[in-house]
Amino acid sequence: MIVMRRQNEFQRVKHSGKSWVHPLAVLQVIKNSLSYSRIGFVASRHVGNAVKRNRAKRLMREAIYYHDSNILDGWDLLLIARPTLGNCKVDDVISAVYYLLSQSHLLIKADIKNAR
RNA sequence: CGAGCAGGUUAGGCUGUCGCGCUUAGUGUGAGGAAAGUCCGCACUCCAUAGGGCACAGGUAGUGGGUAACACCCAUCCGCCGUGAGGCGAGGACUAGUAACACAGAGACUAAUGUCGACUGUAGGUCGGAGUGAAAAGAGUUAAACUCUGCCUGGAGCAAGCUCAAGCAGGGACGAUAUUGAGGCUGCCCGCCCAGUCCCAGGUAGGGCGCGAAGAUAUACGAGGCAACUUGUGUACAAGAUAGAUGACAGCUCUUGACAGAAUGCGGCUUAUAGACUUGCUCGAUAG
RNA sequence: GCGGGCGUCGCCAAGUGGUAAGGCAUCAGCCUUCCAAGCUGACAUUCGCCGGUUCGAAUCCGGUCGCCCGCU
Repeated sequence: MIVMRRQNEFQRVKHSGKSWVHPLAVLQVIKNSLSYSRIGFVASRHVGNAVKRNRAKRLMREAIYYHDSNILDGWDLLLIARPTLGNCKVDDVISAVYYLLSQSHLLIKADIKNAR
């Protein structure tokens, strides 16, 4: 899973991607023309100060790496933190990311029972 | 013992597994006292500038010292607050000029002659008081009012700046006796244009440098100084990312962990901050 | 990382040292059979917060909090 770095890649997903919502985070997705998927993490100032924003990004990165091998290729993902995410445990974030991925049908083999 | 004043220290630790940045590749190293706010002062870089002074504009303000510099620090005088230890203070000049002085008050700065008393002796003339008010005729009060005086200051900021450089467009040379282009104006020659070949600078996307081991560094001892600080000797000091690295889980332990995350680097100030530990001093009570 | 601006009633806002205008909204009354419109009245203990200067501060000065804009 490659991390997105360019401003225009973020703008593309943000502007024209489809989105799914969870109390802890928002997932936006759009198809790219590549043979692999890319991920970007966003933690705006609404999440909190710099410590909380860094922590939110770390937790989301941890959760995405946990599901890495189970995500379809050829998509650009944008994971946006919401203010409550800064106070959560990593297990909560993993299950939240799993819920979002299953809702957007990006999982190779879905297991709906574990969602939420 | 109680209440308080002024400081200082610490900022969880250890083990295992997984994971991340840098890397000299070794199982080396890897956020703070404020990394924050960006309020001051520098270094550094580019732009401007022959040199100097004045003016304008901005800053600053007891006095003396420290410092690379400062609005910071130290000492000290004065004023105010506190029983006190202590705390706070933009604290130069209204004998240069201008302006303002609400309400109250007779009168607020080219003043008025209202009131009480005294003197003079009939001019509201002189002196003193009461009352109003922050201030009452006095060289009035106010400069965190304009201003004056002394001192300081060119502007912008690492998104500074330097450098490499796709693509697109541009400039120069060649473009022939000739098949390489049987290109166009044009049927032929010249000329021009285009294609093509070679070269050129500027420079977008993007990359690299700037950017880190060592310097106005920290600390121990000696010397100088009331002190801030200076100086000599010894010792210590390896974050360097660029969607931006320090985390997750488990266990043990203590004092149960707050505020909070480096982004060119330093010196200050200000603000946020859990739980502790500790030094000096003051006031009160009690006991000797 | 850097530069600039703004906070006044529920909303829009005027006020640049001396009693905090005005409009919309709200409430009460009048008018009307009732509603709307109209008329009259009410509506700022703290001018984001803390401190300083001053006799006196929304206003001047310093600090702080929040919001907005600009520069890759």
